[in-house]
Amino acid sequence: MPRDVTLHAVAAAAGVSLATASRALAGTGRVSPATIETVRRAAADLGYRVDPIARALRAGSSRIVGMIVPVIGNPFFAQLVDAVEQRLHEEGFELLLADSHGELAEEARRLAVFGDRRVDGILAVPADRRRSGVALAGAGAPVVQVDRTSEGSTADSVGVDNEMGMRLVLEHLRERGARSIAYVGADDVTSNGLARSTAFGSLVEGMPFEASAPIRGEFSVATGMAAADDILARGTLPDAVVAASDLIAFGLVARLRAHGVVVPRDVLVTGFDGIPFADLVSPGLTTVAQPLDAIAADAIGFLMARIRGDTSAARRSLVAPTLVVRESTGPAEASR
Amino acid sequence: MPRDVTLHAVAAAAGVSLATASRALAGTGRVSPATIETVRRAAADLGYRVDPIARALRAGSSRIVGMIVPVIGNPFFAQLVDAVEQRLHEEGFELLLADSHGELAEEARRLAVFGDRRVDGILAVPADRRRSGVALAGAGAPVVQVDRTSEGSTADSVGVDNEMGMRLVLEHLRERGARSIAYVGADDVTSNGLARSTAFGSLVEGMPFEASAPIRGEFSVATGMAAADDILARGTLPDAVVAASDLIAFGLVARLRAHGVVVPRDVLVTGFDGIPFADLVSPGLTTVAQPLDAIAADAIGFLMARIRGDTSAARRSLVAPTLVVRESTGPAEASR
DNA sequence: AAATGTTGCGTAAACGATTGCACCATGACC
DNA sequence: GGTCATGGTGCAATCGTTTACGCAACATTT
Repeated sequence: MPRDVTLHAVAAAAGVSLATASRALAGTGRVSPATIETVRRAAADLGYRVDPIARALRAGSSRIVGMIVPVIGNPFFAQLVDAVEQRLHEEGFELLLADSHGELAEEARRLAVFGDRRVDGILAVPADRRRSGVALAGAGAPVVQVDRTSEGSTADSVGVDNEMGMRLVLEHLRERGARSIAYVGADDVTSNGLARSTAFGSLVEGMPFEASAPIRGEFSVATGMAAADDILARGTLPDAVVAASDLIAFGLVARLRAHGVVVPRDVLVTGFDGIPFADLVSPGLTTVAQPLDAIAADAIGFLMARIRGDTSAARRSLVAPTLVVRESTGPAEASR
Repeated sequence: MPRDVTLHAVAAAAGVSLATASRALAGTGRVSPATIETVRRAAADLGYRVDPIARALRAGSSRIVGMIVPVIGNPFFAQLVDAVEQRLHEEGFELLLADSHGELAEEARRLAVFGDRRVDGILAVPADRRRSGVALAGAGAPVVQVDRTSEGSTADSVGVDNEMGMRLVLEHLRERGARSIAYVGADDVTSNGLARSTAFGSLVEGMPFEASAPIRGEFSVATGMAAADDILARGTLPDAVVAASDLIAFGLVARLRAHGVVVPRDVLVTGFDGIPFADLVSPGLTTVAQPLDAIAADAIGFLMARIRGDTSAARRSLVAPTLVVRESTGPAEASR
């Protein structure tokens, strides 16, 4: 079905050539103000809308940004996509969304499609800390890594300051009087899994804590549940358990409760991410809140700069998180 | 930047014309098996990938499906998008995601862009029960309404059987011995807000319940909280509160707890939707679980049929939900 | 006053595919 | 043996833009 009102029609109505009409609307090249006005009016009268497909074919730019996340069903990524979509739309871009399900092959395939589709830019949450780089580079469009990074990649990246987050958590737990601490995190496949674990490990060194062997799994509820079983099997409970994500903490708390262990009375628990549910569960979860709006803003900012042709060295934005204190680390009111 | 390997290159390598190469790869028209094989091999050798943009411009089909949801940050829609994305990808389509933020104007604008982009189909969660229809029709591509419907629209639709869901809830509450019931739902702006309220209203008629005036707001945690205040202000608590969504129920339970009211000891609470967190909160939420995979499958099925040219009368799929019983309607183990 | 530069606009060639039409064989049929 | 359907292929138009290039008209310089 051919389009009804094309640039051709506008040009005819305005009494100018196709080229002039194009230039008038795009604001490129030399066109007299009077002509611009005439063309603009003709376009408005006819209800002309530029065909993004034809434009993309000719100009090589689609005004689409592709985003790939490990799993959109995870509320953290859903929130992230929400923040990104909004800003992207303000910039006049559409969002092509892909889900890698955490698999490298799928990730590579989806990124290749982004390339085929000539997306102008890509926002990627790399599935694998070490092996996502090649795929990222291969897509052709500028890439910004969000939330996680891939070591091989030279692309810009935006993420939370994991060490600062861990520091906030540990200082808070120290104030609350915790002595023995257990850590439940994710494996080293993702950059955040690694970074949070190492941050915990090195910070805890210089503090008056007694840390038991870390438990590692995935950023999931299931990992939290399994960790709870593990901790219960040890016989004695630690004073506090530090989880590397809110989902882990949820699983942890739920399973502990199922075994009669009450948080925070018997053990303190902290999360990481600050997803909206953290304040709905009981007890409310003390957690490191990520400023998703700031992360989205930085990511879009970086990407837009690259799209505009910026070829300077790779940038990295480490966004500062905040600690949100709730009941899971002590009585709601009683701040010591 | 011109593409490296085009159909032109493939044709040259295979020693055939552009037209034959196109037909051989697309499988359209008459091409000898031998030629097809030659072209296929040449394409594979060169690593040829069809340019979706050029194809879209010429053929009018983009192999993109647009989806518009009220807010992707809502975990219910995030789960829905997750299910849809997966199936869509299996069918060889990409997903263009838009967020209407529940606003009609935004919805219309985004749908218009879908039209411009020549998406092959649209999955829409209408923002407004009565006024989303026009925008839906205007986009040009076939539309399937998911989760909610718009009365004016003649498009296919897929959604949960709200009446059945309410029936499951009410029968369960009757078995649990509840006599007085309060309902907290959403306003009539969305089809689900209306349908669940009317289903509750008419079902409760024929059952031995004493229902107080329904409370109506949005499908949000905030509405649940406000409703809790409202109910508490009435002086006497009902035996049970039926919420029209899990988010409402979460807000309800959290606020009740803040005022010292314990669920289920003091009052039973049920939700609707079956989002993943319903079993993580304490008490676990008894809720009507929507089979999102089935909903996604039906929606994609309908849409693919339309894309293939099916022009039969509008279809409607009412998917049967299931009741998931948890602690919020009684002691975990003790089934009466 | 000739040479030069600037401004405003049109012509036409891309971008990379799909597809209607024409064409040439080949075999079947009367 | 001529006509005709049919299978296989190529030519060229087309989708709706953007943009390199050319050209006329006018302004500016020496």
